[in-house]
Amino acid sequence: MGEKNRPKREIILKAAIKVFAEKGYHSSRTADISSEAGVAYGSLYHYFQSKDDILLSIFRERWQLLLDKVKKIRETLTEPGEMILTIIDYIFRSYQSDPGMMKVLIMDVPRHAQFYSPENWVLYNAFFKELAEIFREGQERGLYVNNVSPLIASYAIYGAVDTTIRQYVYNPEFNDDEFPLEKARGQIVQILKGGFAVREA
Amino acid sequence: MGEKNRPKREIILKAAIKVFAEKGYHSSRTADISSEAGVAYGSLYHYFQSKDDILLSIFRERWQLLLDKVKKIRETLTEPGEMILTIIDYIFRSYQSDPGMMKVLIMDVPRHAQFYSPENWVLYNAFFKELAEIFREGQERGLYVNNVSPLIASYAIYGAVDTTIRQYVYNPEFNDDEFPLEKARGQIVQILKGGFAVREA
Amino acid sequence: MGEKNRPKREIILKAAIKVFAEKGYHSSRTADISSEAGVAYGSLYHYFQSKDDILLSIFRERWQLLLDKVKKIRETLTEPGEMILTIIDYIFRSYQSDPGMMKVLIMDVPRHAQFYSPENWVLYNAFFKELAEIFREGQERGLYVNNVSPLIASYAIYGAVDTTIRQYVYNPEFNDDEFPLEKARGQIVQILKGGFAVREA
Amino acid sequence: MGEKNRPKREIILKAAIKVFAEKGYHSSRTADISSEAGVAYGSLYHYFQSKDDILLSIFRERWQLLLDKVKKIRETLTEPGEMILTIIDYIFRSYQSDPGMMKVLIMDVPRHAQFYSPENWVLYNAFFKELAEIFREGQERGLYVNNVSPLIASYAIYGAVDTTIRQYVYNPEFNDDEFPLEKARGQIVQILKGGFAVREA
DNA sequence: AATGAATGAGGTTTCATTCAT
DNA sequence: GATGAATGAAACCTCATTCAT
Repeated sequence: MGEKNRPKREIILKAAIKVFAEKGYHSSRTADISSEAGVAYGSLYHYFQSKDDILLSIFRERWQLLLDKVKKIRETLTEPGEMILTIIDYIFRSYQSDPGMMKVLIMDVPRHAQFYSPENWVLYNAFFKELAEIFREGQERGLYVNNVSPLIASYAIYGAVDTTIRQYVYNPEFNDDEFPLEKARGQIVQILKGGFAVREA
Repeated sequence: MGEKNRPKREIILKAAIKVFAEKGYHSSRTADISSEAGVAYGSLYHYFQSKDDILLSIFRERWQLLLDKVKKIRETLTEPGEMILTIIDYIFRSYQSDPGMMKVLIMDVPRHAQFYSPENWVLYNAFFKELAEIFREGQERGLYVNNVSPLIASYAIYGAVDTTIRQYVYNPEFNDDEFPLEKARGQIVQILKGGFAVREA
Repeated sequence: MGEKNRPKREIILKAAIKVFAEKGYHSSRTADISSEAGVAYGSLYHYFQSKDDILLSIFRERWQLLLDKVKKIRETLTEPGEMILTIIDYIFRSYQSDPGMMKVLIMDVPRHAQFYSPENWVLYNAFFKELAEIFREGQERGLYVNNVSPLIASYAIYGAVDTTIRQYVYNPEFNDDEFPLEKARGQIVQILKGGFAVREA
Repeated sequence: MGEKNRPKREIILKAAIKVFAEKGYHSSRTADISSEAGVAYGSLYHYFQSKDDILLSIFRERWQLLLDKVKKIRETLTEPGEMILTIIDYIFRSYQSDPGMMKVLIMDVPRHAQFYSPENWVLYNAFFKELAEIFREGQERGLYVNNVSPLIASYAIYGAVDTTIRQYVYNPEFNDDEFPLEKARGQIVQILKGGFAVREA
C-alpha cells in the first residue's frame, strides 16, 4: 500500500467507481472490479483491505480533492459570493466530467454503514466547515444576513445542489436535454442568494 | 395481502422500520424483522413478497401520507408561503415524532436499486410536482421570482431540508441539544424565502 | 439447535467423523460433510455454528461418553486394577468399533487450535482426574506404589494406549494382522502394572 | 538447497519452529515465517519447496538428531536401563531447552497429513526400532520381561513421555511450578520400569 | 393463516506459490 | 541469490426464500 504503486491502485479505484456507479455498491462483485481493472482477483487485496475499504478510499480521496479545491478557492478569490458560486460550479462540473464518481459519492458512500465512522465524519464535515466559514466571512463583511447560522447555510447550499444532481442521475423524467445543467446551476445559485420571494420594493 | 390483516401487516412494517433504521437495510436480516415483530420468518412472506417489498412498501405508504398531507395543505391554506412553511414544518415534525421512519425514507429507500422503478418515481415525483405547483402559483400571484423553474425550486427546498435532517440523524457533531431543530427549520425557511444575501436597500 | 432434532444432528456428526477420519480436518470440506450426510449445505449451519464447532462437538460428545463410561466403571467395579483394565479395554474396543472416531479424537481434535479453550480442558482433564482418582484409591488400599503421583500415572497409562493405537491407525509397518490388538492391549496393561524390569527375587 | 547457505536455511527453520510453536502449523502464514526470519517471501522457496517441506524438514533434521543421540547412547552406555533413562532424559531436556521445537515435533508434525509418507515413517520408526532394540537386549540379558514385544514396550515408553510433555505444553492446570519436570520424569521412569503395582514379597 | 427447518446459490477473502526484475 | 508484487483457485459461511406441516 505504498506510494509507489499509484498507477495500479488508481486503476483499481477508477474501475471500482465505474462498476459501483453502474450497479451500485451492493450489487457489485469484487470480481467485477478486478476484471474491469484488468488485474487479478487477489490484487485488489494488495491495495485495499476489503471491498469496504475500496469504497471508503474513493470517498476519502475524492472528497479530499473537493476539500483541496475549496481551500484553493478560498485562497484565490476574494468575494464570498464568488467563492460559493465557484464551489457550486465545481461540483456541477465534477458531475459532468465524471458522473460515475458523483453517483458513488452521493449514493453509495453515504448509504454504507462503515461510512459513519468518526474519521470519515471529520473529513466529511471539513467541507461543510469550509463552506460555513466562507459564509461567516460574508456575514462579517455585511454581505450576508446575520440571523442565519453559517453551518445551516452550508447544509442548505449543499442540499440544494446534491438533490438537484440526484435528479439528473436517477430521475427518468429529468435530464440534461430537457433541463440543461447550466440553467439548473444558475437557478440554484439565484435561489440561495436571493431567495425565491420577490423583493418587495 | 388483503385489508383484513392490517394489524399484523402494520406490526411487521413498524418492526421493519425500527430494524432498518437501526442497522440499515442491507445489514438488516429478515430474521431481525420477524423477531422484532414477534412473528415467524414465514409470516413475512404472507404479507410481503420479499425483503425489497417491505422496504418499498414503507416508502409507498409513508410517502403517500406525505403526499396526502401536502394535498390537504394545498386545500386548506391559501398562501403559497404558508403552504411551503407548513410542509417543511411537517417534514421536520415527522422526523421528530418518528426519526426511524425518516432515516429509512431518507437513507435506505433512495439508495436502494429497486427503488428506481417507474412506478416509484411517479409517486416520488408527485411530491416534487405538488411542491412545484405551489411554487408556480406563487409565481402567478407575483409572489415568487419568475426566472426560476418551479421544479428546481422544489429540489432546492427539499434538498435543504433533507440534508439538514441528515445531520441530525448521523452527524455526531450536530444534534438537537446544540442546535435546536426549531431554529434550524426557521433558518432554512428564511434562506429559501429571502436568500442569504443582504437585500440592498 | 434444540434437543428435538437429534437424528439429523447426529447424522451430520457421524458424516463429519467419517469425512474427518478419511481426509483429516483441514483437508475436509464442509461440502464433503453435507453430501456425506445427505443434507443441504446450509443445514450444517442450522445445527452447528461453524466447521470448528462440528469438530469440537465431536470431541465434547464422544469424550463425555468416555467419561460416563469411566464413571460407570468406578461405580460398578471394586478393584482399581480391574477398573483400569476395563478402561483400557474400552478405549481399545472403541477404536475397533469406530476407528474413524478414534482417529478424529486422537489426531484432529488435539491438533486444532480452538480445542485449547478452558472449557474443553476441563472436560479433557476430567478423564485424567477420574483415572488418577482410581489410581489414588489403589494407593490407599496399598495396591499401588506410593511414590508416584496419580496424575502422572494417568498420563503414562493414557499415553501408552494412545501411542499404540496411533500405530494401528497410521503406521504402515504395524497392523492388526501382524500384531493383534488384543495382544498389544494385554502387553500394555502388563507393562503398566508390573513394569518391564524383571522382578528380582 | 546447497550446503553453502546453511546459515540462512537454518535461520528460516528456527523462525518456522518459533512461528509454528506459537500459532500451530495451519494458523501460521508463510509470511509470518519470512518476516520472523527477516527474509523475503520468495526466499523461503529458495531453501524449501513448500510450507509442507519446511515442516517436514524440521521433523527430518530434528528427529535425526534424536536418532543420532540414541545411537550414540547405545554406543556409549552398556546397561539397557541406563540407556532408556538417558533417552527419556534427553527428550525431557530437549523440551526444556527448546519447548517450541518440541511442540512442533509433538503436535504439528505427527498431525500433518503429508507426514505420513513412507520415507518419513522409515525415519520415524527408526527411533522406535532403536528403542525396541535396547529393550530386546535387556530381554536377552534377562533384565526385562520376556512376554512383552519390544515394539509395544517402545510405544509405551514414548507414549508416556509424549503425553506427559504434552501436559506441560498445553494443559493450563499442569505446569513446571506445581509439578517439576524432573519429578515427572523420575516417576515416568519408575512406572515403566517397575510398574505401578506394589511388588508382593 | 402460521410456522420455522431446510435449502443452496453466491460472494468475499485468504494465502501458498510464482516469476520478472 | 534475493525480492515482493502479482496471482487465482478454493472454501467457509450467509441469508433470503420456500414449503411441508
